[in-house]
Amino acid sequence: MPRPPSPTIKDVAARARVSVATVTNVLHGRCGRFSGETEEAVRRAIVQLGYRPNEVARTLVRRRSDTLAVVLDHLGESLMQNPYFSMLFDGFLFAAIERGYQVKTVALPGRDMDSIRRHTEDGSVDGAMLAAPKVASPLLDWVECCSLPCVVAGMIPASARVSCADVDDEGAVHEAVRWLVSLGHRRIGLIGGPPDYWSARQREVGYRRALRDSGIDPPASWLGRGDFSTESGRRAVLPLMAVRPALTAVLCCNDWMALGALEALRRQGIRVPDDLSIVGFDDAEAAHVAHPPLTTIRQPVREIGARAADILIRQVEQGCGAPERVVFPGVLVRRESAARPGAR
Amino acid sequence: MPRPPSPTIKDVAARARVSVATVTNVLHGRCGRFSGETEEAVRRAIVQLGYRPNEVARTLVRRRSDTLAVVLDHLGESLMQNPYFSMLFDGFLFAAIERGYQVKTVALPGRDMDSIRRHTEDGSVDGAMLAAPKVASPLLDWVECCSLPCVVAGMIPASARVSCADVDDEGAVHEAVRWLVSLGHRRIGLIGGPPDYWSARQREVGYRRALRDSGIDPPASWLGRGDFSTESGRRAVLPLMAVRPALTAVLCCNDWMALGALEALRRQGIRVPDDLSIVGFDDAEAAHVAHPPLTTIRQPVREIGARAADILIRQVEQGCGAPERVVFPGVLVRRESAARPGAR
DNA sequence: CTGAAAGCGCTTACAG
DNA sequence: CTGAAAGCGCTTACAG
Repeated sequence: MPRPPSPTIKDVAARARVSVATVTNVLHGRCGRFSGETEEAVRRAIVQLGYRPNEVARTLVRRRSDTLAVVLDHLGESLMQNPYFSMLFDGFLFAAIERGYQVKTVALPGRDMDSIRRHTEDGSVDGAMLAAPKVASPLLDWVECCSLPCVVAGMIPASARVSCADVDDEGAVHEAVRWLVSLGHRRIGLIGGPPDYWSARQREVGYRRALRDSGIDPPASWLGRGDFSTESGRRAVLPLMAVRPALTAVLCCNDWMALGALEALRRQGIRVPDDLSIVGFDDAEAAHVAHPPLTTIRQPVREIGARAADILIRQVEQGCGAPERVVFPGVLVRRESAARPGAR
Repeated sequence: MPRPPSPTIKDVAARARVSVATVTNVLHGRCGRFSGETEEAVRRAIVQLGYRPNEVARTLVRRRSDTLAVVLDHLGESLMQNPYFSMLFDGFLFAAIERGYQVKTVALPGRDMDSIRRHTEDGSVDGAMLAAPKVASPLLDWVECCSLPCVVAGMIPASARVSCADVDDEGAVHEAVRWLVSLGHRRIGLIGGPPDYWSARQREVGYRRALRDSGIDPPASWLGRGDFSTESGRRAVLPLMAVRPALTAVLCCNDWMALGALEALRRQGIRVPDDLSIVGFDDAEAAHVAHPPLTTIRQPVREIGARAADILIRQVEQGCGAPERVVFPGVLVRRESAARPGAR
């Protein structure tokens, strides 16, 4: 059911008694290509008709849509519901709009690669950002052979030819664990995330490396695993509490699991940080209203999204060129949930 | 910098030795408009060339983009950073994609209405959802005169001609306050939200109506105000604690402010719910890991977004027709932060 | 069953 | 300074 016809450039030209070429010229302010009178007449016609250029037609001929795609591979598990994705999106959106680009969101229902390609490599977008794809996502192969400029945000692809922006998950966790060790902790557990997430994997790598650097070899019983949800943190911390001799600290691979753990510990009468130190990851809004306020690792998610937009726009505007890979450091935010073992 | 040319329908036609009309026909499976052999040849050419239809050209001629716009009027105050918006977006996105629509996000940098119109009424989208506009947003006038099907989500516009989907803010708060009264509370305070938000306004209206229905006339000292942030909740609760005789309950217009209030109260040694009951609004993820777990009003944000998409798509596909206005009820979720006054 | 032609609403050389 | 014409990549009657 097509919409009612709106005035076109032809209507404007007719009304102003000029050619359509002249209308485009004044529309785009090509200096010296029309007289003052002509311009006046055209502008009047535009206002009278309420003319608005059809961007679809412009896109067709310019071969540029001034639109960027955000590609998600998580549809069906509530992408935006995860604050991480919405922050990433927010940063990207903000930066893109500021530079005159529109943003289209593309997600694959199921895992239909072809539908992704149909909605990106179809002339409708100038470039695409892959938002935190899982480690085995088919989208990672796609970005390499894609006919569009692409950037990956929220993970660091193996291929150095792919541009990306992310936080240094491994380094940040390494630093946090080393800090715990410096406080006197030796028996440090981990609640890991889903292994198909890049970030979960890297954080675990950082944890292991830090312990190794401290001459500690964590047995399997020190390692729990959750799915990044509060509930999973609640569940995963229970077996860790049974470890003997007792753990003195647990690093959780995101704040929601840490919050769940905090709640489970409270119920069991285990005091944080007196009996057990807890560290999270993300510095979510909820982390600093937690009880006790959560020590965590902050990552600049909005900046990562914004930077991804910058990288992408540069590629679009300057032709692809060399890939750009940006890795932000994480920042340890010390609050009250972690302290020296047996502090009080 | 235009992209390298990709094969067009002409290339396919040439390779398959048929006309472009025939190519479209097989592409869209118009039955009986080509022989089996022809189809075979065309499909082979498509695969060999890696042909992918240009959606921009299709949009131009069909006058349908199969794309919906989400219009935000909050850019610059981190729209997506607010979980409410990301949930709304998520619900909308999910429903739209499921029905074969793409989603483009449009936000006004500054408050430039003209840029909004340039990016919606330009042939690039078939309809638009306004995401929780503020009460005095110029976008509300726009939806009424807009040449596109529109729907408003997260607020209920005054004009009955505008389709919308929202929660019954007023009714939900009314019910919650009446429930507090039924528990024995009489001195009930409020931490309101920013008055330019529809939801904040309506919740306050519900609060006042409920007290009036209970024969209570709240003095100004019972009313605090915040900006929906944790920090503002922390601040706004302090003066309320000084009210004498003391308040026995405070309803906060969202969960973040309630969480901030909880923290401030804990610091002052005021026990919740023993000394003071606290009720929030939204049922954010953080509400049930709060200490104590927060009694709050749940609103179906994703459903509101999804329903908005349904309404919009119906309008797009069936021609505008009668406006549709959907109001979901809020649900009181009773946890531990609210109880009878002086309960324990 | 198949194709030639017109047209969607713009922009871009090119000629005057 | 201005306009006629070709073209972007499709779809849609229409004729055969």
